[in-house]
Amino acid sequence: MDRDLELRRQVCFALYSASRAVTDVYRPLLEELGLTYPQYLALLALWERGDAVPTVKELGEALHLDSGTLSPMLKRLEGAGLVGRYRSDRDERIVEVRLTDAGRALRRRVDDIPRRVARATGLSENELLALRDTLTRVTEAIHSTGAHPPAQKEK
Amino acid sequence: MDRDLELRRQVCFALYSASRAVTDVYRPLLEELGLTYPQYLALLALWERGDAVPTVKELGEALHLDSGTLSPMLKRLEGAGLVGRYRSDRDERIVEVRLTDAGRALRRRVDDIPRRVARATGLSENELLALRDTLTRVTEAIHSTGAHPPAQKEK
DNA sequence: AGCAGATTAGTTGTGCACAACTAGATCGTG
DNA sequence: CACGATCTAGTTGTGCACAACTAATCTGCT
Repeated sequence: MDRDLELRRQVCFALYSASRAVTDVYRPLLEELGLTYPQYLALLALWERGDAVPTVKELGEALHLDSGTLSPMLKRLEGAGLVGRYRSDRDERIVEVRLTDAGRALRRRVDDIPRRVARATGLSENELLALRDTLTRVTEAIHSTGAHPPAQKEK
Repeated sequence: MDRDLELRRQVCFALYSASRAVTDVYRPLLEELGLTYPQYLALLALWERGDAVPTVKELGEALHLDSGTLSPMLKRLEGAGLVGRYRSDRDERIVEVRLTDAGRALRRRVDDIPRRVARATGLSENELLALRDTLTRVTEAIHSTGAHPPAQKEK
């Protein structure tokens, strides 16, 4: 009785499994570049900003991550020579994250990765877009219902 | 140029974000029961087996996790009094994982959790089912293409 | 000016995930 | 039977995520 709790019926388990499976596809591709998957996402956020220089906080908002996760990760990217971190002159609480030349150059080497991962999912282009949009709606629905995100807490 | 790398266009980032957002919905609900989200998934796998007693390996296959993750997690569940672990008599390599009475009893307290999480996603029943099936296909496509899973490696 | 409260980044501690490895048990084949 | 290969669970080390906290800075208000 109560078949509602079967593992294979759970959307949450499908989501958890698929997320890890997709990361498994990225892992060997990124390993050649010395990157982990979250580091790759952070670089995507930096690359798409062009010359704009985000703060740790802005990066956290883009990635839905807090400083407890980002600070050590950015230190590792700094250690790898891909980014630099600089205290702002205007406001010394703020740290700006800048790509180094090596960090910018790395972008060329990831060009075909999204395509290769998309192929591995077995989904068509349209299915991928529909999936992405559904997932984005879910994330936004949860974040908007006063959930928790790395933003406001209770006052 | 090369807008293909924009963060918000990536299916992988949508998946990563949605997975963490859904976990955020579970967290406060499970915290009342003293469970983490992966522990909850492990209990789902145990509950649905009824009287059958899975081994660590079988549990790992159900959850797509290896012993490096499961062994410490099962120890914590054992510490919480929810499961017991027993070396098999027939084959001393094997460890069987059995629910305790407390572990079985906990099932009643999670009954309404899936429904509450489903509501938070903002998706209709049909959308949820379609999403689950798409994600399951993705996971299976990746695992079947000789990926990596906690199963065979290269020979 | 002065100070309470807010803001930003960082630190600490816990718990996954995963790779690489170890220890011990079992199996298969000669 | 011997023994190398295989199998199972566990251990170690790295890197996220996240809660809870700290330190330093800034802001608004009086």
